Amino acid sequence: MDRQTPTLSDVARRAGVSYATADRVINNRGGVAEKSVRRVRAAIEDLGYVRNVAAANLAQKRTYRFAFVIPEGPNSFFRRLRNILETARPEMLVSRVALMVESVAAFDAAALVGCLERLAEDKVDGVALVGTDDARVCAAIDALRAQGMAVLTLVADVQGARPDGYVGIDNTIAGRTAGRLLLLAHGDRGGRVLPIVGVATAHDHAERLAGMQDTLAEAGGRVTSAPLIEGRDRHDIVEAELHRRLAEDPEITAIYSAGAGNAGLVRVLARRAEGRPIVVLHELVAHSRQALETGLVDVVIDQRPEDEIQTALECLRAMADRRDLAAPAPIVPAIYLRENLPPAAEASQFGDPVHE
Amino acid sequence: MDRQTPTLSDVARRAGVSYATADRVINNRGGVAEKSVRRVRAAIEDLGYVRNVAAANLAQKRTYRFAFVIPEGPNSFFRRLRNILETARPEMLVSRVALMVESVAAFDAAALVGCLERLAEDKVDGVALVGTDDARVCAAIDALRAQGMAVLTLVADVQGARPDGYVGIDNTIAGRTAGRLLLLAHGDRGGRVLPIVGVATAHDHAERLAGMQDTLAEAGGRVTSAPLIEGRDRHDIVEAELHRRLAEDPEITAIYSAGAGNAGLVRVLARRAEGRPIVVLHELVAHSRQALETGLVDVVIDQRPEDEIQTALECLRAMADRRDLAAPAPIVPAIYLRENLPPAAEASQFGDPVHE
DNA sequence: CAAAAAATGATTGACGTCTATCTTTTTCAC
DNA sequence: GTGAAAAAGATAGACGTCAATCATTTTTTG
Repeated sequence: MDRQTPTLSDVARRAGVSYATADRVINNRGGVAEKSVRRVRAAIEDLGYVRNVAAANLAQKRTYRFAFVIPEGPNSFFRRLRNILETARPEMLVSRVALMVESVAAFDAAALVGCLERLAEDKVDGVALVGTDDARVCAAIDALRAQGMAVLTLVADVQGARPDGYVGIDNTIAGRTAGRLLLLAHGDRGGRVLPIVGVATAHDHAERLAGMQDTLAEAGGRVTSAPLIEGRDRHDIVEAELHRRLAEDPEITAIYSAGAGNAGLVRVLARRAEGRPIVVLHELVAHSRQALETGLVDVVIDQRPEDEIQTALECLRAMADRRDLAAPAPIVPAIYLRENLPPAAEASQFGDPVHE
Repeated sequence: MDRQTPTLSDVARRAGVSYATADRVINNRGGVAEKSVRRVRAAIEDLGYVRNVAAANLAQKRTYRFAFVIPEGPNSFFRRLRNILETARPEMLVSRVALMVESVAAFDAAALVGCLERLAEDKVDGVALVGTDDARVCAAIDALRAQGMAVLTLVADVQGARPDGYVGIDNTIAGRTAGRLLLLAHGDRGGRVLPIVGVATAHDHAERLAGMQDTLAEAGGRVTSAPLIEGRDRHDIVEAELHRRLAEDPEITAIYSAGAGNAGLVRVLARRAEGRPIVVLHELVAHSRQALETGLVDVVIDQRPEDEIQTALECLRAMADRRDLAAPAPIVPAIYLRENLPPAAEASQFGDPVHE
C-alpha cells in the first residue's frame, strides 16, 4: 500500500553517492565536496527523507541527560516546579531521557554559576535554568553554549544572556491580564487597586505591575492604582503590611499580588468579617488554590509550569537531536477561577509500572 | 560513571532463563510456566528494566498510524482542529507517526460508522473521533476496540460507549466557569443573562447551560438567566434572534453563548451604538478572537484543542506501545481575555524542513 | 607529471528488540 | 517408564543509523 519511508541508503542511491558520503553530509562530518553536498540535499528533499531518530539513538546508545536548575527554598512555586519534574522523571525514562534536578540557593548568582560549571564538566546534553540577572550568569550560559550544550532559561530569563531559548511567560502580558480582570470585575464603577510585589526592583514583578497599571490607565482611569506594598515574597511581611494598609485606606476595592507570600494575604482576608475586595494573584499553589476554592480570592493567574516544563523538554530534545524545531508557542498565562481549577496534583504517585 | 541501562538480555540472565523466555514474557507470547513468568517479572523489577521503545520500533519497522475523525462543514472550531492536525503532521513524522485526518458529515451517525468501519479494515493503530451520540456509533467503537485498536473520543464523548478514554473538557465545568465569570463581572449588582445554545437537546450545550445556571443560582440569584435562544449553531439565526431579544428585553445585562454561530452575535454587537452587555462565549476562532481584540466581547472560554490533540496523541502512542500511561490530566477550559490571547496560529506554515 | 591532499567508496560491527525456526529439556498423564 | 505436550533454550537475520577503518579515485599543487 504505502511504500515504506526512505532510508539513508535510498538517499545515497538517489544522489549517486555512497552511503558513506551521504552519512558524512547528514552528520556534518566534513570532507565532502560542495557538489556532493548539494546532490545529497536534493535527494533528501526529493525523497522526503526523515532521519530515523529511533535508529540513530539506538546506534548511539544515547540517553539524553538534561538538567533543570531550580532555586531552592520554601517558595511553593518552585516546589511545585520540582514536583512536576519528579513526576515526569519515570515517564521520561521510557523515552530515554534522564532528568536531573539541581537545587541552588535562590537569588544567589554565584551558586548558580557554580552549579552551571559543574554541569559543564558533567557533560549533560542540555540545561534549563531559572534565571537570575547577573553578568556572571550570562557568561556561564555563553560558556555552556560554546561547549555545544543546549541552554534554556525557564520561568525567568536572564537579561543580557543569549540562551537557545526562553520558556516562560511574558510578565507584561501577565500583568495586563490582571488589569483586564480587575476592570471586568469593577464593571463601570470606579475603584482603587492595591498592588503587592516582592521587591519593586525585580524586573519580573515590575513588569507585571506596569502591565496591570497600563491596562487600567488605557481603560480611562476609573480604576486607579494605590501605592504598592513590597512584601519581599514573605508571607509575614505581606500579612502585616496588608493589614495596615487596608485599615488605613478604606477606598481599596481590589488587591493585586504580583509575587509570592500570598499565604499572608490569605490570612488577612480570612480574618475579615464581611465583604472583601476583589483579589487577583499569581501562581496556583496549595494555599492560593485553597483560597480560590473557599472563595477568599477571585482569580489566580498561573504560568502553567507543567506546560513550561513540557515545552522545555521538547526544545531540549529537539536541540539534542540536532533537529530544527519551530519556535515553541509562547506560554500564555492561564486564568483560574474556582470553577475551572485543574485537578489537584498528587504529592507524588508511585503507581507500580507494569511491564508487558 | 553511570552504568548503562539494562537490556532484556540482562533481565534474562538475572532471572536465570534464556533470552527467548524473557522475550516470551514481556511480549505476552504465552507458553511460559508461571514460575518463570514470576522470575522474569522479579528481574525486571530488580534491574529497573525499561523496554527500549526505540529499538522495538526499529525492529518492527513500526510507523504508528493514527486516524482523527473530525466532522466536516463550515464550523470554525472543527476547521481549527483540522488545522492543528495538519500542522502537527510533519512534526509527527519525525517520531514515525502518520496522521490521517478523516472528515465525516457532522451529526451524521451513519457516516461516522461508515468511516470507522473503513478504518477498521485499514488496520490503523488508533482512532480519535469526535463523538456523536448514537447506538451504532457505540457498537462501532466497541468493534474497533475488540479488534485491538486504541479508540479515543475527542471533544465530544459518546454516551454509552466504552472507548479507551475521553479527551476533552467537562462541559459542566465549562458552563460553571462561564457562570463564575458572569458573577465576577456583575460584582454585587443584579443582572439578567441571555443564554444562547445550538439546540437544547445536545447534551454538551445543555451541560454548559446547566453549569452556568447552577453557578448563578448558588451565588444567591442576584443574577438570573433569561429564556434561551436556540441558534442551531448558525450565525444568521443567532443574529436575527439575538437582535429581536435584545430589543424586546432591555433588562439583559449579559450574553452567554454556549455554542457556535457567534459570527452572528458579533455582528449584532458591532451594530450597537452604545454600551453593550457583558459577553462570554466559547471557542477561540477567527471571529471570536477578533471580537475579543476589538473589545466587542469580554471573555472567550476555550477548550484548547492544541492540548486536546497533544494529549490524544500521547494516549494513542502509549496504547500502541502497550505502555500504561497514567490517566491523562483532564483538560480544563482556558479563559481568554484580550490581554492573554495566544499568538494567532498561522493558517498553515510550510517552513522548509532542514535536515542536518 | 609526480606527489600530496582531498574526496569518495566499500565495508563492518555495534545498538536492543522482534520474529521465526529448530532443538533440547522438563512435565505430566497413563 | 513411555510418549506426548509443554516449556525452555539457542540462534540468526532484520530494522536504520552511527562510527570507524581502509582502499580507491579524483583533484590540487608545485
